[in-house]
Amino acid sequence: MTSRADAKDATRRRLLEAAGEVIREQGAPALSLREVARRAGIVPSAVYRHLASRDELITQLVLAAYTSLAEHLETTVAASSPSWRTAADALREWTLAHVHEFQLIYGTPVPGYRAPEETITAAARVAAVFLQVGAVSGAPPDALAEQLREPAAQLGTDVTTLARTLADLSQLVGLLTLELGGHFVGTADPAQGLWDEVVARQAAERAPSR
Amino acid sequence: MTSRADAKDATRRRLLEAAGEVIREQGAPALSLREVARRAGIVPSAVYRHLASRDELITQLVLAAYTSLAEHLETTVAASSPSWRTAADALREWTLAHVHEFQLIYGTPVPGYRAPEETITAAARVAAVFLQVGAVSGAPPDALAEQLREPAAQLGTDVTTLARTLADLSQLVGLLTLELGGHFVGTADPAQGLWDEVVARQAAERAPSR
DNA sequence: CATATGAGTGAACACCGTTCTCTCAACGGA
DNA sequence: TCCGTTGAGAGAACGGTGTTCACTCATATG
Repeated sequence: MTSRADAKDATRRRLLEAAGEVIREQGAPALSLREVARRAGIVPSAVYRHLASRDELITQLVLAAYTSLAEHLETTVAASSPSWRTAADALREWTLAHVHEFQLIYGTPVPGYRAPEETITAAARVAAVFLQVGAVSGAPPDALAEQLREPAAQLGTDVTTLARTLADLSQLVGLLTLELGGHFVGTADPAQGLWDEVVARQAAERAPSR
Repeated sequence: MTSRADAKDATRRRLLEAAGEVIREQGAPALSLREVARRAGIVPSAVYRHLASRDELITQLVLAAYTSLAEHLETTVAASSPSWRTAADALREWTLAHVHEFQLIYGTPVPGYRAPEETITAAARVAAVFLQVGAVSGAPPDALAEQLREPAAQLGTDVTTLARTLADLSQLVGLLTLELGGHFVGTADPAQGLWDEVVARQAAERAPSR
């Protein structure tokens, strides 16, 4: 028995799938609500029966991108050794295969768009993978340690590992951002070699967990 | 004697200034050619007497942003000690004061926009500052060294310094990108403490040039 | 069976980038 | 000095966008 509610859910799903296609093909800024409606076989105004606005559509896609990345990291790490190198390379692999989704997450926020609460928890799932594969010793400066004490406890790690993980993850995201943005053209493009060198240095500072 | 050519140049300058204002206030994605025309006291179609398209307008703004950043770095480094820390902190200072311009350079490329040749040379000027303040010793892996040999020679530096500078700069850009994107909310936001720790570590690996 | 609900429609609004034709003031040459 | 050329700007129009609103009408429910 297909109820009306089921039909509505199906349409909503079709909308999100169509939007996902557009993003994958052309990137987020080119995403048009009317184009999505067209692909879903619906008139533009009908989209508003399922989504409050274009912003909510984008929010859903951001969440989907986070989930996709987190799952890729989790399964890759689970399938091989839980090392920093494995996680880092999985990040690069996913990014190169999902350029537009990477930029949707880590690139410039869309015009009027402001990330809602939900996306923060989704982002935490990505960070969690890296936190688990790379404990590090030593101690950050007092001010930073103070700031990170509570977050570290909440994430089940220590301030040193948290600080280093955030720092190293920033470097990985920065490398990918600059590579995708064409900033290495003329120097380290393609950036695989630079990536490998950076990841090797990051891994060397961690306990060999394999 | 104000010739017609002078008047044209003045109008073009007014257009670019208006566009700069919009970017500063609302960011690049919100930049509308019609709004720029309005602020310049001109009808939209007249803009095309001065610019080929919205893309060229954006290209001009990208170049202006690179120039602004490069000049800030150069004057700051020249005014105080030419150390890595000075350059890095100048980068952060400029970024926090010019958020939208930073994202224009390092964020997601605008929809159909593709960076032309000119921007690459403008970007090199920024990198040059960092290359000059932080020589580093050691040697990168063979493959990377091979790839960077020619670019390094062209930039008047060695492969080791180039590799490390690109890697460290990526980390700085990554930190700023994540901070501006709200990715540190709940952990290291505001990110000044994390920034200081990262820069200190980067500086420690360089020859004390002060 | 009557009624209320709500997914989908189509027209409209104000915005966008871009193209076209037109005007008309300023310029250079005769 | 006149006169033809040039080119900056105007204005209308095209097809695109996000969003709102009154409407239909099949479905689910009392």
